[in-house]
Amino acid sequence: MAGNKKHKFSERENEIAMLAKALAHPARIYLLETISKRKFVSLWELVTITPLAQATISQHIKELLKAGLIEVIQQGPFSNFHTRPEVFGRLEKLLLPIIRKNKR
Amino acid sequence: MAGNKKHKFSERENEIAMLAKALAHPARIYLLETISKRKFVSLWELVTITPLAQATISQHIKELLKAGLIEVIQQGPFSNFHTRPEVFGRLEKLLLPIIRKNKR
DNA sequence: ATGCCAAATCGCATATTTGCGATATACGAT
DNA sequence: ATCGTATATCGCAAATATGCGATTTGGCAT
Repeated sequence: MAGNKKHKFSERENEIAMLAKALAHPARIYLLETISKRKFVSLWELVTITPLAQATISQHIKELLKAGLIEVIQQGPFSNFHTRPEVFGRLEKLLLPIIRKNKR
Repeated sequence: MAGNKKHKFSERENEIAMLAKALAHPARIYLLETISKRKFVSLWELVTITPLAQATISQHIKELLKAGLIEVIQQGPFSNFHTRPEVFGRLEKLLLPIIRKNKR
C-alpha cells in the first residue's frame, strides 16, 4: 500500500519532491506561467482562459499555494495571485546542481 | 473524476509536467542522485542501500526510465543504470526559463 | 437585509500512485 | 538440466490525485 515512507528520505529529497509534485501537472504549469506573465491575475480571469471548471482550477491553485510557488493578495472580492521569488530561488538552488551534473 | 484533460494543454506544458512527475517522489530523487553519483549502479546495489522493497524500487526505476531520465545497460544478470544527459539538458531548457523569470 | 459576484469548499466518482509479497523471468555457473 | 542470484512483473490493498456539480462563504453595492 501507500504507507508513508517519506520519513525514510532526507529533508532535502522530500523538499525537491514536494516542489516537483507541484509542477507535475500541465494545468498547474499553465496556471503558473499565466500568473507569472501577467504578474497579477485573479482566479476569475484564470477561469475564463483555462479549459477546466472553476472548482478544479481552485484546487490546482491550492496546490501551488501549498508548495509556496504563488501567493494570494485579496483585493475586494478578487483573489489576485503572483509568484513567490524566494521559492523559485530555492527551486533553482535545489534542482540546478542535479541538472548541471547530468546534462550534456 | 480524473478524465484525461491533458490534451487541453500544450505539448510543452505536458512535457514539463511529465518530467516533474518523475521527480515528484523522494525515493526517485534519492535513486537518481545515487545513480548520478556513482555513474553506474545495479538495481541490486540500489536495493541494498534504499529503505524500500525490491519490487518498489524496481517500480520507481521504471518511472525514471519512462521519463527518459535514466537508461539501462544489461551486464550479465545485472541491470546497470546511468543518467541520460540529453534529457537533463531538455529539463534545463524547459525549466530554467520559468525559474529565472520568477526567482529573486 | 437583499442581491450579486468571486472564490473556496464539500461530496462524490474515477484514475493514478505507492508499496510490497509472491511469482515469474533471465542469466551465469556448475 | 539444475541451482543460485538479479530483475521484472503480477495482483492486491490502501492512499492520493483529478475533475466537477453543488453548495457555501465572503465582500461589495444598493
